[in-house]
Amino acid sequence: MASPDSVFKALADPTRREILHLLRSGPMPSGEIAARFPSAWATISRHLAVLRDAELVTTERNGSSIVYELDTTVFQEAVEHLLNWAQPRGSNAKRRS
Amino acid sequence: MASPDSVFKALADPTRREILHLLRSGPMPSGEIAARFPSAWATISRHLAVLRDAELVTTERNGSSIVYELDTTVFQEAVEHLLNWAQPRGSNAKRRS
DNA sequence: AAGCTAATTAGCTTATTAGCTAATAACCGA
DNA sequence: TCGGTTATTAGCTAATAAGCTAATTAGCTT
Repeated sequence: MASPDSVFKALADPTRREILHLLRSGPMPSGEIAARFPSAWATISRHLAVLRDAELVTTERNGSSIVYELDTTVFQEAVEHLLNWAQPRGSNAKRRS
Repeated sequence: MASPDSVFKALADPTRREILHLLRSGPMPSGEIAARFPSAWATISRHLAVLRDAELVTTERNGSSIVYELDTTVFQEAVEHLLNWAQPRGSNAKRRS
């Protein structure tokens, strides 16, 4: 599993958060993602590598293109863990109904 | 309200996450927090300023010391928002019972 | 294999940030 | 108000990371 550090670091950059946001609509090849951003393709490619390293996205080769997909499993696990982790000890913070 | 960017940036540093973790046990003055870490007091003080800027902690002066307290309200709001935000569109991801 | 497209990696520059020490500010007690 | 304690801010250095262009890798087509 990816380290918490890599996940938080990955989320710290606004461009990477936008990429994740974009991928909500479904899997998308690298080039198509890059086309939606003002930055150079190489720059986006590196952002994608960071997201992949943090296991926030998965990749799959499809012919000549490489398709990126949002991995919400890891993402949600991280968030759940985070929620629990931040709970002040002995506090009875209200629980979601 | 603090920008999402400032919150994620604040969480990206492991020392700052440790500080938040430490504050789960209750409010604590700056000096006492600094004493628990190998870094210089000034360094911790700056980390605290970042956390304060992101509104992840609140401060209150108590005589000669300044007491830091975890602000879980903002924290949880951010996480809730994040959870919702990451949901793939049209997916019906399982809901917590 | 040659040529084309898709994508990543390498190498560089610039900006940000964590760390330090020293200086400054705020408060308290004698 | 002087000295001591508590904390932050200033100024610097070193490391990290984002951005670019150019080079490289991988796959497809003819």
